[in-house]
Amino acid sequence: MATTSASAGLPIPAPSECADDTPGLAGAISACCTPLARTPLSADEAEQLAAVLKAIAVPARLRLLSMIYARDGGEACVCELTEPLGLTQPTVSHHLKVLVEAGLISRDKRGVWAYYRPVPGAMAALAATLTPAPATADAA
Amino acid sequence: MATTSASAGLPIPAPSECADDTPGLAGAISACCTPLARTPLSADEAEQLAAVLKAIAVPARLRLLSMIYARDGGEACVCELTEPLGLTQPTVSHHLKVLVEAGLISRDKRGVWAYYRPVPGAMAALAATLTPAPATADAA
DNA sequence: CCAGAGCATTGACAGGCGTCTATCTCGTCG
DNA sequence: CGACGAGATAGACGCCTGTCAATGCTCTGG
Repeated sequence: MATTSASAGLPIPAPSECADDTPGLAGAISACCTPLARTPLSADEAEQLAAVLKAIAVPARLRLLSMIYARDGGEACVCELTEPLGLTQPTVSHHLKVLVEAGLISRDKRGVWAYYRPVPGAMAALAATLTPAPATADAA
Repeated sequence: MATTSASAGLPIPAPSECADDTPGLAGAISACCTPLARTPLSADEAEQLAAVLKAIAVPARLRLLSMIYARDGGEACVCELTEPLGLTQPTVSHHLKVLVEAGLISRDKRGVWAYYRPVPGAMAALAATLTPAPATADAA
């Protein structure tokens, strides 16, 4: 089940010197303080990062993510995402839930419609984690 | 099976204006010209990017990757990677093969030992693909 | 030429997960 | 107040894949 709930990017063991421009859970993506290419990941760190990566390592979810991110206002309801994907509504809803639990998007229910929005620094934090040499000018 | 061979990051449909500093298959990681957050991914693009992400969306492979990247010379043989992971040698060999097919690392067999090295721009290209706004300072 | 070691490959098993159909909840409208 | 519609949930099915034990291949050393 996907009932693993919010076990993806939130329960960081030690959010030491994080928090600069990555707001909320975005910086807590298990990334942030885990450059991946600087020091060997521990089993726990690897598992948390893998959880977030698993969330986006699915074609359907990647397309959902890109659709939401490509939105100008950043808002997209399920009905708008179902058709271009060619998947059923429950399936899309399931994928969106996984992305929400991974901390990549956020749900905003307005009336009958549910609008999904990208979490500001989420993808940036994830990308920074995968970047070999972040931005430190002392790397090379 | 992992017999999908080199179907991961190589067969890009249209490598239009790529190639700047991402050498070889690194830039061809299906990433490069696919910012993910700018325009909705096509089914084909999503599938290729997902293939690369799947390769690293596994704790064991993330740790292998980080171990190899953390190496100074960047060379690491299988025997060096097996013990700290707690996995059997065939399993490690399998994971390494997946990473090689994804274009993230490269194999260099010297005599009896097989040394694995990170592909220079691979992770950077992947990270760039996931970055919402590459370098535009209009984000926050 | 033979023995040994390091890796890769094969086959098999188990768990996870993406997808669907069916159903439920809840907010809206007549 | 009753009916409709959008979205979420539950349960089930099937494929994919991470893992291991066993084996084969290739190169080194004597």
